[in-house]
Amino acid sequence: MSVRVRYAPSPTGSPHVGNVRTAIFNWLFARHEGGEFIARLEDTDRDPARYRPESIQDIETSLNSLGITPDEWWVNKEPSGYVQSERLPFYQAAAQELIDKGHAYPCFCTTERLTQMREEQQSRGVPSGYDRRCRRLSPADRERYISEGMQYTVRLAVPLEGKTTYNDLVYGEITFENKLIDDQVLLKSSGWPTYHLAVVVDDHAMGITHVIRGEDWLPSTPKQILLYQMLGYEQPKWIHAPLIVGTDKKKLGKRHGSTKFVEFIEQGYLPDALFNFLILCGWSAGDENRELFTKEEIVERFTLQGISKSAAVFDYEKLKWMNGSYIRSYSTEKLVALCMPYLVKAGTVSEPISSETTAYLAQVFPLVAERMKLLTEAPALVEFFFNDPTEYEDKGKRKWLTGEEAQNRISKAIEVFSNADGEWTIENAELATNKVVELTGSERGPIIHTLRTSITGRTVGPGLFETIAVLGKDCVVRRLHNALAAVTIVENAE
RNA sequence: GGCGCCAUCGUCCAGCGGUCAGGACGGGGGGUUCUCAGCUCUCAAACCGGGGUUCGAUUCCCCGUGGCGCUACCA
Repeated sequence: MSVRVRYAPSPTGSPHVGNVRTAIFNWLFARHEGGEFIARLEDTDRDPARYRPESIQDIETSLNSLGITPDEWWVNKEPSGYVQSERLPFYQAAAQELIDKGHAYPCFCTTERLTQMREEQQSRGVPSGYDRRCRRLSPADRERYISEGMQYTVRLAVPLEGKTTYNDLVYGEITFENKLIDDQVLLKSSGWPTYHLAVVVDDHAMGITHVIRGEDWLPSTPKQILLYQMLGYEQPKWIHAPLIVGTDKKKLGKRHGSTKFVEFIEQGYLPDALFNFLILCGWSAGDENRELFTKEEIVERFTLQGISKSAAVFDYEKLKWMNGSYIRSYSTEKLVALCMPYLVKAGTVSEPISSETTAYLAQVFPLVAERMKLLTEAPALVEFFFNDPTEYEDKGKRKWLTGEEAQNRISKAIEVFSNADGEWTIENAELATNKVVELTGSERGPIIHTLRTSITGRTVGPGLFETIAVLGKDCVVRRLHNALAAVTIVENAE
């Protein structure tokens, strides 16, 4: 049978990277096995404090931008098959079936009683869980309560004896004592299902063969296995993947900084880099000792055996390095296109983008690409290629734009560059600079630094000759004049 | 508290009874050079503790310790 896996996000917020990593694992497994990747919206929690319908957009964006668009989901199919809120009758039917078979029972306990019971159990230090009072109700009482219109939930009648064992394809054989499993609520008093019921009904309905999810779901797996057995469904294979945690080793959350996938995109991270980085959190290609992979290479190598068991600390530094690595691997054309929104937003260029600007950008970007780690850094990096410096970096001004020596260097440079004939190339820029070195009798280093500060306003940046070549003669001469005017003469240099 | 899972450099991973315990990020140092970055070379850095099993344990088993997860009419 062909592999069918799913990603089942809940619209309670924008997906965070741990969640997305699991989606990627599912996608990868489907692709590697030639199966289908499905997404299903688990929107059975209607508590206004948690329900965030607007996060559905982020779910779709995250999946699409990573290039792991599901083969089947509410976007390209009828929502009724892929959105749980449209499938209520199925869960209710399953709950009724369980009641009929004696595997579930109505529970009339109030929230107040439940809360009180839990608090008491905790204060006494005994295991918490439902005391199964309603499970012992006589059929007559049940009938009466229901006919009186009392609100009730439906609970799973967990076997009081025996064990539930399953073989996790990552964690191995895991056993739970049935008597320690809580009589889980399956149907809320509102008639909506809880996760446990809905996930089982739908995974079965959709023919899911492998459940790949975060390790935080591992302890609830026996409840679902029980449901599969009671409903007479064939169980899927279970695969739990290690959590992604913060530096404090705790499950990734708001306090760890950016954790939402879309936030990383906004900050200038590339989907390709994120994809590559994320699969390395909890998976490895084995003894290949490599970490930069194309998506195709990963699909080829992805196996469940490569999934590790221990939680992975999310290393922002390494992600940043990897992002820079991807940026450097991109063609100039691609990189310019990727950076364009940021340049427009910063006002570096304005729309519509002229073909001159595009051509200019194509010359500029090779010079700054290797210094870029985030796309958001582009505007600052290319700033001086578009605008004459209005001020000079403090350190540069003090060191290179101060005193008669500086004045002399810049004057000579103006002379040399404005009289330059022949082609305006990198080679000729260097030759011209050498000429200034000769004329001033200074050393080459200081001349270069003086010129860089004069022309770019900064002490760090791309190679000077390349910069001069791209900027063009008029621009360079103009900036040199400006710099000359900005040189400060001090009587007693400190 | 109960139940479950996990445990190799600071971090991510490799290792699947015998290795100088390997790679990457980060850190240190060198080279390239006009700065920064990049590239490149190089150094430091780890098998949680205790018992077993075995000729031999980082590796297999048990216990301890530690960390994490779950313990809702949330997923």
